[in-house]
Amino acid sequence: MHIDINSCFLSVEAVYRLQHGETIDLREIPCVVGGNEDSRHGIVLAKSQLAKASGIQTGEPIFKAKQKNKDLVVVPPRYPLYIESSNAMFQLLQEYTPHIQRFSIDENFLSFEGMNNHYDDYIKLAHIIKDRIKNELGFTVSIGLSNNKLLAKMGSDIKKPDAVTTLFPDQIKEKMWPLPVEDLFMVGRATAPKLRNLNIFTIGDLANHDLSILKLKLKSHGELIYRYANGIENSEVRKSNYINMKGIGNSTTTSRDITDRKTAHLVVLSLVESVGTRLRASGNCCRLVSVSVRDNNFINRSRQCKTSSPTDVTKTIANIAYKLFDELWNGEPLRHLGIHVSDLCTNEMCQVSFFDEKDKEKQRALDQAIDKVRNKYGNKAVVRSIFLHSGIRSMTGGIGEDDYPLMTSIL
DNA sequence: TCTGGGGTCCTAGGACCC
DNA sequence: TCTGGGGTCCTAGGACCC
Repeated sequence: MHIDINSCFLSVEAVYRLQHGETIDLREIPCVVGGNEDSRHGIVLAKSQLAKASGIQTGEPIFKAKQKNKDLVVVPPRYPLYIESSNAMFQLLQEYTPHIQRFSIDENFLSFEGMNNHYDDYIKLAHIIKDRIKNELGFTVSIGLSNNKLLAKMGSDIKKPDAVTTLFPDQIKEKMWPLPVEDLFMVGRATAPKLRNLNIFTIGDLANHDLSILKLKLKSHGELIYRYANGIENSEVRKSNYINMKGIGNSTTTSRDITDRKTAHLVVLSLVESVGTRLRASGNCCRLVSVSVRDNNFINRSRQCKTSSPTDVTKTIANIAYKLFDELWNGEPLRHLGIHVSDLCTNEMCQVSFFDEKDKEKQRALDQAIDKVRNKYGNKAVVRSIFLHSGIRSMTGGIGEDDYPLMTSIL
């Protein structure tokens, strides 16, 4: 089963407001949840059906959405609230199977492999789950059923909102092949035009195309989407956890362009504080640090380097990040900065290098002590003095008090 | 008042090894 | 009348997902 909350942020926002005395249901007016335009975060994060009917799309700038519908209501996001709802749904789902993969804040895969003694009618079960979520949590979901994750996911997309849809292999031809090819998972805005050039317009066209031509034009991605179009996919429903996490990153669009090195370094440090804290919380060290920038012409550039030995020390990561930033920046005004650490390994045993800072263990102890205090009293309980009166937050990144539930973009 | 932030994976080119 | 062919590792950039 693939379970997807319909217009997650907007639905949760609507339910919360109704519960707190508001009389208007945001789901029944043209409405979007959108970021703050003054701080240059002004994009559509979720939309109501009536907003969708005006042609408004997720990810587009708020000002464009307003042009499409003069009566559009824009409400700001409250991420901690959406995470709470996501957790509440996850808790409910756990009553039905232990095999759940949280795929994103609003999507879950449920496996019932080996549980046929418990359930005899899975369509009935899907309806029970769907109705319980609606009654107990207040928002609607769409559920797709099949014998692999790809088909279940494609199935949940076919009918929305508040629906259960099966998409078994013998239903592919009738239910999936007529759909436009860009509806297929992993066919995005770069792949769709390439497929149109090959006269591929529907998922069925793709499924029946010559595989060797697809491989020639689209490399391994061509083979992947060919298999998906034919419903071939066999990945496991796997619990998300820190062990198979590949990297940790935080990035931010600043409310005004950055034009001086000092401010840039402060933002870098603020991002490293978040990344470092999350890295240590995950029980990992990293061996690769990368810095990315976006200039005011929206050109992205990045620079990365290996660390001399695995590290989870904020100060060490920050020093590497400063160096990378200085090599990367040629003085153009910047609107966006990002820090990413990867090539992770467990921090239980750390290979020591001759070239490590001699106070590495002291630094690690310091970080752990600060983490503990921040955990108990909040992130602002310990702040580097360099941030005081700087106008820059001491920790940047993340979307709320808690971490996002782990998610991934691959099946 | 123009354009977010969290991820994973793939590819191409170059350095370096024997 | 010029410079191979295996391999691995590193780096930068881009595709895709929600």
